[in-house]
Amino acid sequence: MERKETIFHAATRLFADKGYKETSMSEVAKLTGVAQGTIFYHFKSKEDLFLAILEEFKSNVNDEFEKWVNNHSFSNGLDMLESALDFYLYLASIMEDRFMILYRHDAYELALHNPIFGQYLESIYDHLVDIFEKAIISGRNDGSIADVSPKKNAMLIFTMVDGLVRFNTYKLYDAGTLYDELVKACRKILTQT
Amino acid sequence: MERKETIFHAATRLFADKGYKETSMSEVAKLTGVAQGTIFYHFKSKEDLFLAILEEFKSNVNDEFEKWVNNHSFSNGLDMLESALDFYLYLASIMEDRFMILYRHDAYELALHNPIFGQYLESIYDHLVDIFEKAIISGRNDGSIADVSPKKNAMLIFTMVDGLVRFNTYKLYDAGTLYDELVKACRKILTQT
DNA sequence: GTTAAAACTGACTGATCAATCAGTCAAATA
DNA sequence: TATTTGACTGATTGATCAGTCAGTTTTAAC
Repeated sequence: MERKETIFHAATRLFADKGYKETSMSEVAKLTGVAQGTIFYHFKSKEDLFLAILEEFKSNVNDEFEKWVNNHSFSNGLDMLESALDFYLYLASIMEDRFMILYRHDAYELALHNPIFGQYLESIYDHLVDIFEKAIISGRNDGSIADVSPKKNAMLIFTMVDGLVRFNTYKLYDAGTLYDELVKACRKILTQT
Repeated sequence: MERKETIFHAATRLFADKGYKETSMSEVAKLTGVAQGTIFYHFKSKEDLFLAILEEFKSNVNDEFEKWVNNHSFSNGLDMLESALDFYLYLASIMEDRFMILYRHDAYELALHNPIFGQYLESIYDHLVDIFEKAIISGRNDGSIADVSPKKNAMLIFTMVDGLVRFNTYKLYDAGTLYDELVKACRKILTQT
């Protein structure tokens, strides 16, 4: 692995675990096994390093979403929605550190001064909510989902599955046992008018 | 207002707006209009000041919950749950700054070294989820709510209303129009088996 | 083998921070 | 009036931080 890549991963881990402000560049250097100066050779500033991490996250969410749509077929919209719930949990598990960064306020803070952070954040959230919205629209068309607002219900479902991921991340509750109840709840919400 | 109280409120505002780490004690002093040293006369450290804020928040949630239970009567459990949704949104609006502090990671970070932070956080969250659980149990007894798991569904409903508050706080979506859909969703979830 | 560019180093700088402390001051008490 | 006490001040301290830079090492091209 390239030095730059190693620095990138070490920083991702530390920003996720400790937060942006709480992580010093010397810690990143120490964890990577390089001198402090090396980091600034590859990334022009601490903020630049963070931006690179967020950009890669955005791209990964994009790519994974494409892969999911292309490699799955659904019998109907309701089926697609249940698959989307799985997909969300899968995403959150393979990108656990990036999701933790999303749950922290660091990126929002930086977005106030650097609008590119805002753009990336918006893009990530739009994609995540979109997954459910597309499934609901599809379900309304094929009749597997009742006449409900796609956008609003997508957001409600997003808040539930996202909350479940948070419970899991913060180890506040066994999210596994909550999952079945979540699926049931979604079915109830979407099959009644 | 006492000096100590003024410092307390200035710090609450700053910790909510900028975050704990990002707020310097000299900023708190400046906003309050006192010398830096005065803060350390009243609070032995920055952490101690934050702890005081979180403790007061915990007590306020406690008190407000008591007031709500004592001053309201409900025709049945489902009615109580809908009132609980209102109550949650009311709490989040009158304690907007404290909720923002809850959404930040600062307190969780400090909880790793100082378990009292953990205790306060747990107490706050327990109370917030409890509101919904109590309503569901009551509804199951009076028949207005179907045979569903009180704890799990309380947590799902908590994630939804909490997500709605977050949308509102971060101004990502007009939470007002989402509220009606949330109430409908809760009714669907709780009245079917 | 020579040369040039790219990668890397770590001591250093200036800024910022939480916390300290010797001392001021006004109000309360004797 | 004299003394004590509690509230307050702000210059200072030592630690930590992001970022710099002059110099070294490695790699690649010829």
